[in-house]
Amino acid sequence: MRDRQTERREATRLEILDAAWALARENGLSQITLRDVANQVGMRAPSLYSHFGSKNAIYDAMFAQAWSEAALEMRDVARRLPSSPRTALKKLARTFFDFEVSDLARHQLMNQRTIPGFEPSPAAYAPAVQVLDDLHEVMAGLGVRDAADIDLYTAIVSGLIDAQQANDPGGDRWSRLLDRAIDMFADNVGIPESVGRKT
Amino acid sequence: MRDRQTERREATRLEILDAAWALARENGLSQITLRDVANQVGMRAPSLYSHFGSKNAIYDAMFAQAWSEAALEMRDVARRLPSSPRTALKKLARTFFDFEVSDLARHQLMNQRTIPGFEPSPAAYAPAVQVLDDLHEVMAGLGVRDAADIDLYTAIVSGLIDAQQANDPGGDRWSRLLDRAIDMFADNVGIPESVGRKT
DNA sequence: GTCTATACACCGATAGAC
DNA sequence: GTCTATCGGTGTATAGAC
Repeated sequence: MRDRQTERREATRLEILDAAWALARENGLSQITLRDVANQVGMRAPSLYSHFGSKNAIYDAMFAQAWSEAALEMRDVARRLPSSPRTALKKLARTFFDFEVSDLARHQLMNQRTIPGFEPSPAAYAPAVQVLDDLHEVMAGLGVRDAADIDLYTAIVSGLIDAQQANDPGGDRWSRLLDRAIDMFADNVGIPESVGRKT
Repeated sequence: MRDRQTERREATRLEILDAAWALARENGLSQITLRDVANQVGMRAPSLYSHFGSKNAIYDAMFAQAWSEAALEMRDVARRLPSSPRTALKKLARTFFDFEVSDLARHQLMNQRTIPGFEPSPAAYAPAVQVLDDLHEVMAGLGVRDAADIDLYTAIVSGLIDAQQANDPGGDRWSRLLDRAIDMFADNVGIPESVGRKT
């Protein structure tokens, strides 16, 4: 039987998180204050402590949300990858790249330590590990099995993401280099070319 | 004639900055408080305002210091580069990589936006631009003249730096991949191999 | 010119009444 | 659960001592 009490509580939690996301996108991730969040959901600041143990606990839940979203999106793409390994590598990279670049606040929370005292809890970190585990599995299917190769792949992709966000937000100066970078990587690990010749 | 007044003032400024660096390395970049910094140099917090207009002005001066150091070190290396372009590329990348990885607090200040309200001033940003301008010049001498190529190069190197700092601080999991990544890049832009064959 | 004492507004967090 | 009241701590402005 449904537990209306629990449902209501969960709804309030989500309402608080939505308010926090909205404020993060508007004023910056670290500029969120408990008073602002509470005000946005019609509460006083101390009332938030009935739902989250601390401000960092709110960041923690947001962190888990963000990586869970990413896990869903990456799995969805992984299920319908193009047959060419090289094109598949590009599709994977492009999906993650666009996901990260489309939300600056979310990207900062997921990948940078921009909040002074915040360290994600093991529970919140789990979906991030999930994304990486999935990547290893998919990459193995594409012929990339060495862990060092995947370390290189992730460093390249996130290097381009960080450069794009930091130096040309809203533009495409590094976004344009992504396919070329993946070709470069594919050449290095010996993945055969898909169709035609590389430039 | 020497201006003892100005000399004393400059010495005090450097003393304050040294204290700030020490506290940043000890407790984290964003954890330094004006009261702690002041205490370390034998002052009260408000006295710092005789030397810096705000806390962010201290970060600003530290930012300029860090990138000036980097500019010096990179120029020093650039003056005595190995003759092989490929080896020279590796030497440049390795120098910057080691410089960044050797000081976490400095790396955060230079390359990440880990301080909430802080944005470097144009004056403090100048040495960072200098480093990039120098890189363009050196790279041109090595046969890399396309700006997009250099964008790719910097994204790869800083991607590896960030991964090393974030996921394996003190280790070498991504450090080991640097030479390989540069070879991969050199292959892509058509720089001939130095000696022997790539693996 | 430097430094101090004081004060202010804001923050995250806690205690206790209802 | 939510409130009011309040705490210790922060960056910072200002008045004034030396």
